[in-house]
Amino acid sequence: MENSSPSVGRENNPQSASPISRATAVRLSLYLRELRRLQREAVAGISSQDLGNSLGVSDAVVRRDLACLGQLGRRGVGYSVQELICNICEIMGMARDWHVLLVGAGNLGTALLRYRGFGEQGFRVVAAIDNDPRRVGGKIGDVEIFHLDQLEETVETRQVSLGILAIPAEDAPAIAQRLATAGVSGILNFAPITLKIAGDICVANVDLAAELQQLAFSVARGTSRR
Amino acid sequence: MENSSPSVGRENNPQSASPISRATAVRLSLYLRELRRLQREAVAGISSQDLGNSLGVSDAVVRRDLACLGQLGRRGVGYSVQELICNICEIMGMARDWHVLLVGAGNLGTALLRYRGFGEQGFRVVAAIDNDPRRVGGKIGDVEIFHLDQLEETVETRQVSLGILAIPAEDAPAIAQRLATAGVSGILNFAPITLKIAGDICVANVDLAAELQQLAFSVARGTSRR
DNA sequence: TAGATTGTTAATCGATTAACAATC
DNA sequence: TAGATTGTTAATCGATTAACAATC
Repeated sequence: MENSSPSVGRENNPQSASPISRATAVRLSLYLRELRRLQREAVAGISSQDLGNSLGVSDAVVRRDLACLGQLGRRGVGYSVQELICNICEIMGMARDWHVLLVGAGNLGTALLRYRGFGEQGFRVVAAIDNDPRRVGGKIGDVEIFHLDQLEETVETRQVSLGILAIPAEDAPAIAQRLATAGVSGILNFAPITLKIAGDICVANVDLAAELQQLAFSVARGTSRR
Repeated sequence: MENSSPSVGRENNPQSASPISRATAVRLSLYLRELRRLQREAVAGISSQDLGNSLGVSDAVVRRDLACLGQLGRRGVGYSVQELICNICEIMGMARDWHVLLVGAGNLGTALLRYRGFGEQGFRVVAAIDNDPRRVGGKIGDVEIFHLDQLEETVETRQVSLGILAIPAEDAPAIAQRLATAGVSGILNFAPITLKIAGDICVANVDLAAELQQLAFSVARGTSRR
């Protein structure tokens, strides 16, 4: 997949100036969240300083990050909220329609299925998978639950490109591999284990216990905030 | 709180060599998770290379990180799993007893209450808070649910030092401030909003939609892994 | 001893900060 | 014009990598 298509039209897009670092990408999500809030409040424009202040980021960093999207700001004026939203969405791949499969409809999985945030960001959870016969065949919200045996089939028929893993750590490696083999290109992993998957696939990890541990460490050190 | 006690006995502890960066602290959580797994499998010792390999971290980084804890390794041999676990727990503040209050017993809150991981890391969820009268007075697992009005009282009587916020974004700022004022020293925030709290308090944010967005970005960019 | 592995250094890489000319 | 704010540079800071002497 790495260099499959000879030239993936970067040259058609003159405004994407510099490549986007991970640190910048993380902040772009933050900006987007705040910009949407501003839009709901009918705010039309904002300066790098104001945007930074509301998120605990310096104005210089905001400008640098936004410069990655092209020359969107107007000197002496600031940025258009609407225009920033469009451009961040575009660059973050939100223009695409992402079909998501949830694997594991236990406590956490159920909570994630009911979580509104994914849909608001444009992700569509198209199905869930579980191995408990009492859950299979049922629905949570309007998402159907299929049996683990139907994983590959579901990925295929529902054109799933992202998987969410909300299953025990011991089951995670095998299921992750099955998702990858079935053609899923990214996994959001809630199982507390480092996945090693053969093939070309992205993994993002969310370890809830580790997050709480980091918080405790900050408190113990008296670091405050972060 | 910053410089309250004149000298907080760093000098009594000759082995803590260098200060611990955030990047290192995050990895220490990872090491701890893996080391506990090794311990369950009765593995007594491990080299920086093997530990790094299992987590996707280079051996040099592992050695550097572990050197922050003191001289724990033996040249030509490696590290003692048991000894590393003890030292990481100590430095991460896990020796302490952390009392945690969950605010918001909705979908996500309930899932977090039932999540085993926190307890396994030594955190004790001592109570939950909600404003829905149908939930108040009930229990989830063996954790009692109190009314929002009893927040301050609960923090006091149960000696809560960490709060978990699983409530809508619009309610989060006010509740976070109440937690801080009541004496909580850290907040794990699941609400998609940047908290600004008066007083000395640590905040760690987990934005589930943003995590999925980062994953989509990686996929869109063809970055693979991370 | 010979092989393995640590602890630590110097070199590299990347990200942030401060500053300011350009310009609305 | 004068005031505000961007886009971008150079300087600083911090983290990672590569290498290797020390030593088990």
